[in-house]
Amino acid sequence: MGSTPLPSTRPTRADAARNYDLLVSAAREAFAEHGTDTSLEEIARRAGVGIGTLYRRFPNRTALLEAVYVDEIQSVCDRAYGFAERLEPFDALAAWLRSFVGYGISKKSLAVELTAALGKDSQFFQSCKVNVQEAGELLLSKAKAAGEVRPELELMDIMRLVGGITMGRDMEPDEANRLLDIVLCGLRPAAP
Amino acid sequence: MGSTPLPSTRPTRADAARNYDLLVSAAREAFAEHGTDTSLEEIARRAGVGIGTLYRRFPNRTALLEAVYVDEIQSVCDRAYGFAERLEPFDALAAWLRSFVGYGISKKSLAVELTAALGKDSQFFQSCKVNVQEAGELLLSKAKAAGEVRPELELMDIMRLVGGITMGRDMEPDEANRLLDIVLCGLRPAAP
DNA sequence: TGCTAAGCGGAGGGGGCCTCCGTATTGTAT
DNA sequence: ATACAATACGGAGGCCCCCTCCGCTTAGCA
Repeated sequence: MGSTPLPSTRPTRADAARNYDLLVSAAREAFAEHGTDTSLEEIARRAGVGIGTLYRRFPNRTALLEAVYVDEIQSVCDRAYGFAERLEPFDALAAWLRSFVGYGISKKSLAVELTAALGKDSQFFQSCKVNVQEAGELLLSKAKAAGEVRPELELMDIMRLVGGITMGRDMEPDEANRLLDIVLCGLRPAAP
Repeated sequence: MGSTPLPSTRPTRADAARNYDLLVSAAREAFAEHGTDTSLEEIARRAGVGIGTLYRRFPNRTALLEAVYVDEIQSVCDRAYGFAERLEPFDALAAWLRSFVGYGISKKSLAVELTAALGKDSQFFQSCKVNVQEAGELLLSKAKAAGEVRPELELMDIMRLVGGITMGRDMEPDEANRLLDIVLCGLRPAAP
């Protein structure tokens, strides 16, 4: 009905961009210190920004998590390719899963959100899943080709299982590694 | 200082006992319908009881969980002995773990609380842990003796891993069973 | 029937989630 | 330099939850 006022989308306002960064930084710190269930009001307070501003930018906690962790999740995926180059097939897969577990522990409850999200349909998590899948599938298929992983296993099952490891709270790193070792044994083909 | 008025502890009053039962029933239903994070006020409402009454009886959510699930947890433990009698060592262990997973799925988030509690120090959960440990250890040691499980594995690690399976939300039963199969393979000794 | 320990229930303080809208700021057009 | 939208800000307020505290009620003994 009304005339489309300006077809060209205006660039983000300077103050908006500044506050966005402040919020993501504050959230990153707060999540690291107190876990991902820090109250959003606390985060707004830390960022020196009104709660309204936070909610305008990030409609819910998940949106904020996405912004905070997008880089790190990407880096987890990227690591897969390094392992694929430098290590033998099974070792590469094992190393990647181990780094996945280690990451999950250090970031506390992120792994919970993440693993739960492997079956969700948020925009972001979808594309995240694609990345993880691509990286993991590379490692898995190599390991299968080398005859070191049973061919019928599905990547997503493995990921879910590994993700579950970090979900029990307060997992010690060596504890988690023991659990992962059991899983890794479970991947190998039965003796002929 | 004052005279101990009545050394004999009076029996619980009838209304108190009645309300206790009402609360546990209401909680059981509510937990089944909406998961264990149903608000306690909602539960009191369902029970037709004041919130104060709930809190006097159950100082926190965990206490209520305990009351609701004590029977069922016991029955999970008991099942172990049945399996031990009727099945071959490894199959008995597998069956028990499978029933554990199945139980966890049906009761939604109870498994989360439970598995987390395997490393906690609440009175109740301690004794629960003892029961689980006793039952599980029986099955595990038989399976080890039969040479079907690697001897260095610890029950608690296995339980934690299996518990993790149900933690990802919305796990389909057959999905969960696939994950459990991986774990079960991981228990077996490597080929000689 | 009377009395008191035991039990009841809900108001209220603290806090988190999220929305809404009056006010302030930015950047562009004149 | 100035005016004026478009954009963004921020916090009050509604709603819900957790949990505590204490004046009122009731069961059950004597």
